[in-house]
Amino acid sequence: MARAGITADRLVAAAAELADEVGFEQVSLSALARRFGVKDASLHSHVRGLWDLRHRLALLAGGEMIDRIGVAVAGRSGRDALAAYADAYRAYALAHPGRYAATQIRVDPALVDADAPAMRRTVEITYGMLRGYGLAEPDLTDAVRLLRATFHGYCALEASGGFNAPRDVRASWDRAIDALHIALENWPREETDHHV
Amino acid sequence: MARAGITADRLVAAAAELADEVGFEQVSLSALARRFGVKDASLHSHVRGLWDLRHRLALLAGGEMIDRIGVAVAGRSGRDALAAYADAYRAYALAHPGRYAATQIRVDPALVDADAPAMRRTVEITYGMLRGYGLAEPDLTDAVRLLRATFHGYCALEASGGFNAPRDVRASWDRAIDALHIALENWPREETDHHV
DNA sequence: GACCGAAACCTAGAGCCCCTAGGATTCTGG
DNA sequence: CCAGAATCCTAGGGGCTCTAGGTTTCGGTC
Repeated sequence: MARAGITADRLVAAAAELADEVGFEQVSLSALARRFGVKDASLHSHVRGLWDLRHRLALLAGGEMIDRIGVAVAGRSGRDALAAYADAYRAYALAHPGRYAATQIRVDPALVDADAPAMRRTVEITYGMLRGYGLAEPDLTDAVRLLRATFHGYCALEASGGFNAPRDVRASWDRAIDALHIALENWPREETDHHV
Repeated sequence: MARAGITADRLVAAAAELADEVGFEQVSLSALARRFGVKDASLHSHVRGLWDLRHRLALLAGGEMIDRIGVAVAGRSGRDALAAYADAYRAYALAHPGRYAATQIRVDPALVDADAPAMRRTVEITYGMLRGYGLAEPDLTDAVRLLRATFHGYCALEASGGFNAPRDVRASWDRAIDALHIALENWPREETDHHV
């Protein structure tokens, strides 16, 4: 009987395609095995289980995503860099919804260290993008968290059909970037002490 | 044999508790049936299936959440209203992670109309909270989207352990609210036409 | 108080999923 | 060419959702 020639990498690649087609949650070892013309039990020799597969998929997608963002941001600074970062982020999330969802899973820190480069590049590129605004810690961390939250929230809501109003989402997105740029330029100084 | 006295409402209430304990994705009809000392097939007479249960849970949680936000926002305006809204939002998401996750599922618009009050109150309260900033459409919609995205993104990332830096999340959150307030007060006017 | 219809709950069973254990086949390197 | 390792298989346990159809219990009515 001819062999299917399955590799962990080919498995993850197929999982990525499947995730973009039917959604991250719907990716199953059974469906994957079916796609390879193989019994589902056979996959357990390449991958430790569904969790392992999802974890690998998260690393793949995270790497792909930060690569594109890195390219988009390269050579830009200030508002241009922010807009390029944001647009690349959203473009990836919309083009690869399943992969993007994979990047959001909670990931074991111990395993991350093993394949850390993508993670490290992500923080490097993100903090680098903010360089022009002249922020120092802890404001830098606060700003990064604000940006991550806004970008992720926007893409998550858009992907799940949360924006019903008849207003073009792309236009709203551009205004959100403008608003964030303004917030970064006028970053709140410590003196203002509201919120009990 | 004594009866368990199951109602659709009691079922949803139990599902809410279970969701907060083990996570929204882990809520199963089987587990629920076990909790009521009943066979899982019996639940299908009260609820149309897992999807129906999740849908009802989403409506319950959405109602609870907007109630608390409404109370927090009442009698406040401007920055105070924004901070109260944001804090009530995050407090609910952190106190009831499973319920909060339920509010994020894609929900059939046809069914929403049937139980629309919570949904309508949500937009009323949200738009009302922004009244002080003097925005008009489409900027209002853009601002609402920005706020929703940031709030949701923040809570989602925090809940999934996405904030690793040794910086107090609550402090970052306060700065994010400050930043949003600044962005709303200096809302970008149409003339600025960046982003290709 | 007995009855009757409507709930509430049950068993049985199909279908899908994940995963383990151990057997058979195919590749591959010495 | 021939081990040994890698690949794929069958067998089977356990969990989940959901349908179909049977019993039992409850509440109201005569």
